[in-house]
Amino acid sequence: MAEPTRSTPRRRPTLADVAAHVGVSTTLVSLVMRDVPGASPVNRERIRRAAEELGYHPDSRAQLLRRSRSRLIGVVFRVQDPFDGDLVGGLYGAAGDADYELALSAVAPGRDERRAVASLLQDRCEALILLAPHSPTSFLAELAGRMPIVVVARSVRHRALDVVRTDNAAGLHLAVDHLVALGHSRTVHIDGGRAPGAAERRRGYHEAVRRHGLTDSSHVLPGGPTEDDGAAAARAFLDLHPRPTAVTVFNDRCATGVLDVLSKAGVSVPGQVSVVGFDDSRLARLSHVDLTTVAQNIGQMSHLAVTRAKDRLDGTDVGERELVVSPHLVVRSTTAPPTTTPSRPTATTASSPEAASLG
Amino acid sequence: MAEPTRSTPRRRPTLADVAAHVGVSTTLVSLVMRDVPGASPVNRERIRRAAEELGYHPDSRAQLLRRSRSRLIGVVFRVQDPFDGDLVGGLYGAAGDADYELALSAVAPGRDERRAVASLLQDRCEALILLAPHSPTSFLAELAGRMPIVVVARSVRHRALDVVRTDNAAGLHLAVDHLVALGHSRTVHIDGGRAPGAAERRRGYHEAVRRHGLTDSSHVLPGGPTEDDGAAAARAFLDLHPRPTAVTVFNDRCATGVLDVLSKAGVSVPGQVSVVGFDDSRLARLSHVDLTTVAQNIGQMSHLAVTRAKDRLDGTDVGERELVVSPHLVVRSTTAPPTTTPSRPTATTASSPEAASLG
DNA sequence: ATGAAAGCGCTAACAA
DNA sequence: TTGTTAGCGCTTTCAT
Repeated sequence: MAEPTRSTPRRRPTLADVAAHVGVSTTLVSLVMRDVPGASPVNRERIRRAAEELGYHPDSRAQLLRRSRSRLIGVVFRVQDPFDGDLVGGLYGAAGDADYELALSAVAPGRDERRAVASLLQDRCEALILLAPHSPTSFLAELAGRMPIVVVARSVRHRALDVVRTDNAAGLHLAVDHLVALGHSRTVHIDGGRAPGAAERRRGYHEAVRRHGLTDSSHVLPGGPTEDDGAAAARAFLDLHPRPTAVTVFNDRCATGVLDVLSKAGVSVPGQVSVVGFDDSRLARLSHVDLTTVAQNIGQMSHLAVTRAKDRLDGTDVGERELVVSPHLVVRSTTAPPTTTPSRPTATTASSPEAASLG
Repeated sequence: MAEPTRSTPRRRPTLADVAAHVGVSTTLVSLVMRDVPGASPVNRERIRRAAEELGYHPDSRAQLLRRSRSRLIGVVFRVQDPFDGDLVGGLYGAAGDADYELALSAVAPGRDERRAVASLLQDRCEALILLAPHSPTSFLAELAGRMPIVVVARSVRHRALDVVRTDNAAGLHLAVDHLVALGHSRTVHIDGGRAPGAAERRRGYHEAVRRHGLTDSSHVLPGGPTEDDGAAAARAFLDLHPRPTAVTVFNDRCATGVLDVLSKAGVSVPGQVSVVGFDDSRLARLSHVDLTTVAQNIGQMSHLAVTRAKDRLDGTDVGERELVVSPHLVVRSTTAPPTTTPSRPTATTASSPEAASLG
C-alpha cells in the first residue's frame, strides 16, 4: 500500500531545530526571524533557507509569553452582523498600522459576551474593542478596571470607558434636511426600538422636524433593527392618513423591509414615498435597492478605536473619552421631491394626531 | 484631583501571586483552577476566593505552551458572509462538545486567506477548518502536509484534504421535483457563476429536468452569488418568451435580487412565477420574503467538520475524505402551482430560443 | 557577530 | 493532599 500524504506529520520544528540544522545558536536564529540587525549576511541567508526548508513558523505563544507585552488587541464582535463585519475589516487595517495584532472573539447563539470577553482575557490581550456590546454598563466598567476598553457603536457614559460612535442625531438631521429640501413636509420616522443608537436617532428626528416647524406633521412609528421590523412598520405606515410622503428609517436592514412591503403594495419609491436608511451597508449599495442613506464612517471609526486603545496603553494623555464621528448623507435613488397631489385640500395646520387613527 | 478609575493597573496576577497570597504551592493553585481533583475542599475554597479577589485569569499562552497539545482548532471565515457566520456559530458549539477551543481568523478586504492561515499557524492550532476557501488546491494540499485540514462548503478533490459539503445537486433535484409536482414545466435556473457549488447546482438542475423529460423547456440564465447578480438575471428572465413559470436560484441572496426585480416589474410571486432559493439563510426566513428554499444543514456540517478534525488528530481511522450532507427543502410562500393562462395557445414544441430575442 | 544562560507563566513528573 | 523540579519555545541580558 502506498503511504498517502501524511496529514499528521512530525513535531513542528522549533528555533532550536533550525539552529541545529544550520549549526548556530538559537539567539542568532531568533534575531534573523525577527529581522533584527546583528547577524552576518551569510548566516542570515543560511538561516532563512533552513527555516523555509524545515517549514518553520515561530510559536506566537512562546513569543508572547516571553515578551513583556503581547501587542494584542481583543475584538468582540457579532458574527452575524454585517456592520460588525465591516468594522472588523477596518480594524485589521488599523491594527496593522499601529503594529498590533487582533484576537477575534465572536458573539454567537450560545456564546454570549461574557464568554467572548473571558476568552480574550485569557489570551492576554492588552486592550479590548467591543463592537456594539449589550452587556450592562457595570460589567463594562468592571472590565475597564483591568484594561483599556473601547466601546464602538454604542453610547455608554462612564468615566473609565472610551467610546467611538457615530453622531446618530446628526445623521437624522441630515436625512430630514435632505427630505425637507426636496419639498417634503409630512414625514415619518421608523424607530429602532431598543437597539443601540435608536434613541439618539429618534431624538435627532424630533429635533430636525421641530427645527423645520414640522412637528405637527411628523410621526414616529415603532420598528426595530431587522427587515421584519421594517416590514411590520411599513404595513402600519400604509394605514396612515394622510399618508406621509417621506420616511426615515432606523437602519438599512429595516429600510429594506420597508421598501419590500411598499413595493408589494404597489406604492412606488421614490414616486409616492421617499425612503432614507442608515448605515450605508452593502444592502443599501445594491443596484436594485440603491437606497439613500446616512453613512457611518467605518474606516474612521476603526482607526479611532485602535488609536484610542493604543493611546491608553501608551499612557498618552487623551482628552475626551467619547469620540463622536460625523456621518454623511449618500443620496441615491429612493428619495425625490414629493408628487404635488395632496389627497385633501392642504390645511395650513395639520389636524390633531389622534385623527389619523380614526377612519 | 481625585484619581480616576485606573484603566492600566498593576501587572496581571499570576499563579504564583495567588499561591503566595494563600500560602500554598503553585501546583495546588493550578489543580484548583483546572478543576482537577487532588486538593482539599478547604484549600480549594481559599484558592478560589483568592483568585477571584486578585482578578486572576490563567494565561492561556503559558498553558498552551506548556501542554503538549494546544487543543486549538483554527477557523478561517469570511467576516462579511452570513452563511459563514452561521457556520462559526455552529462550530463553537461543536468544538465545545469535543473539548476544543476555536481560534478565529477572518478573511476581509485587505486580509487574504494566506494571511489568515499564517496567523493561525503561529497560534499553534492543531487543525484548520476553512470555510468556503478560494485558495488554489495546491496551497490547501501543501497545508494538509502540515496538519489536518477540513474544507467546508467547497468541493476539493485531493487525497490529503477532508471536505464537508452539502449535496448541491441533490438540492436542485429537490427544488425541481417540488416545482414539477406543483405542475410547472417551463423552468429556469439562475446560475451562481464561478461561486463554490454553482457548477454542481447547475448540474443538478440539468439532471432533474432531464429526468422529468423537461429539457426542452428548461433554461440556465447566467447569474452569481449576490443580490445584484440576481437582479440582473431577473431582468433577463423578464425578456424570456414564453416566460417560464418557475425559477430555481443559485442561492438566497441572489433570489432576493430576483424577487425584488419581479416585484417592481409587477410580476406576482408565486402567482405568476414561483421562486426557489438555496441556503435557508436568515434572508429566506424573513416574514416578508418567506422564500421556499433548499436548506443546508448547518448544525450537522459544523459538527462533522469538528469531528473530522478531531478524528484526524486522534489518528482515528476514518473512511471517506469527503462528507456530503443532504439538504432538505423548506417550502414557504414563493412557490405555488402555475396559473393556467398561457400567454399564447400552447405549442407542444417550444419555438427556437432565437425567437425570444426578436420582437 | 555570536553564544550561554536565565526566565516568561504554566503543567506534569515525581517526591514527600 | 501537598510541594519540588524541570522545561514548553522563545527573547533577552550579558559575555565573548
